[in-house]
Amino acid sequence: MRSYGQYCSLAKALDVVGDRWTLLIVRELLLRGASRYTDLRNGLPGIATNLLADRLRELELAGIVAREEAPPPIASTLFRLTPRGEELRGALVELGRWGAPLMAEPDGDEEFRSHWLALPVELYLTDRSPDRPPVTIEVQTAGEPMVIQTADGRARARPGEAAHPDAVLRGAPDLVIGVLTGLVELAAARDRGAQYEGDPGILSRVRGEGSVPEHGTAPV
Amino acid sequence: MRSYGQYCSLAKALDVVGDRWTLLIVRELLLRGASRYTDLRNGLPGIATNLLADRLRELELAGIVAREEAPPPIASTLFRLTPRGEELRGALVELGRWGAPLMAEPDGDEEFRSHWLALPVELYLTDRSPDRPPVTIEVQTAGEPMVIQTADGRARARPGEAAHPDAVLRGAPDLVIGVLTGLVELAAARDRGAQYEGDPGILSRVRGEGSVPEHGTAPV
DNA sequence: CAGCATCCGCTTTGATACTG
DNA sequence: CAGTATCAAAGCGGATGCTG
Repeated sequence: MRSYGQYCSLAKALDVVGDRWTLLIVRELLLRGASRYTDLRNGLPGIATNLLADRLRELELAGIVAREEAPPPIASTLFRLTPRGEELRGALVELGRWGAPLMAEPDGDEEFRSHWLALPVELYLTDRSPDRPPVTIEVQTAGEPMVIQTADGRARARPGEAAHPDAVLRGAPDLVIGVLTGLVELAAARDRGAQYEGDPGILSRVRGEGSVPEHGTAPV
Repeated sequence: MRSYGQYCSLAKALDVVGDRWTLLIVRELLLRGASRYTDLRNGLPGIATNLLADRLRELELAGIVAREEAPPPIASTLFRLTPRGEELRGALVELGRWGAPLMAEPDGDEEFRSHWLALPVELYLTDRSPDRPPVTIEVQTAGEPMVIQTADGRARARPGEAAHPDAVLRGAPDLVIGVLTGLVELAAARDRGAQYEGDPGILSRVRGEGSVPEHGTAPV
């Protein structure tokens, strides 16, 4: 990217990560950890492959991404964030928080990847009963399943299945997110095709107090 | 901007404010308040005038900027942030914080505007003695002077001169910022042409505890 | 002068095809 | 799997001109 040529920390940050697709690549690496090129491409629907290669090179040069040749059993190149790259988490989360109200606008033909759930989970879920035994919710909404787990008073999401989940939530992405954040009532989500198995108390335990601010028409 | 087409709050935020120059326009409106077109152009050295017009229209459409016809005595169009636009402050500050270490790299031919000082002031200054009477520092570093003032335990910057400042700081932008954030010692800054008049205690009163993280070579 | 719109050359991006 | 190569389309930068 062409530099703005301004002696201002915001302008200088944008000189480095302000290019199209760049922050979304960082999102992938933040949410999924070290990833292969193909996994990145899969998590970034719409990106042109040459663009991804270009950006990874630039990010490497900027000290944000490190390339790592995995040992023989894996035999693949891995891309991971450097500590400096991890420091982008705050900025990324704040931008995601600002964008959250836009999620209410339903746009049929948008892509979704289930690991993106980790961002709303970080933003809006918590553990209201940190002293009781931890709970696990399995979420099935697109492609691979995700597991939401409480630990240290926080809720975390990771890809995978749970052996004995305390609850299982199935449905379209907007419904799943709506139910988790509390924007959509469980009954309303059920009416629209979502399924929930388990004690509803599990759900209210992880729903945070601050709800997503509204913007335009909320989904129910 | 072309949409990323992803059902993700970060992607949707970037759909709206991810274009080149857009966040810098928001910076101007956040730091200076309602501004005329010409003032915006002046605070955004390097922008093409048609781009500024385009962006302002897009931001207006997105509900981030409002256009306001000022009454007769001023006779000019004013652009200001809507409440939704103000909500970008958090994301902008976090990005600015991430970019702060990049300020250490001296690049001779960068533009600077003194009102940009308000960002590092917000990021790194505080009032360590909120119970004592407030203090005022006048800063002269480029174009118009700025005033840093303590209030409510915080330090704020605004354009203008102070009638009876408790201290006056003069010098090149990187020295002024370095001195304020504590990255550059006063004596070192003086050696490099900066001037400070007043009780050095004033300075240590507003310098925050958390200093700017280093990155590469710090200035002195 | 403030607030744009137009034109033009250059750079960046997107889509697709191809390769070690 | 991890990219390059190619080419068309869109976006950007800079200059200039227009209008109240």
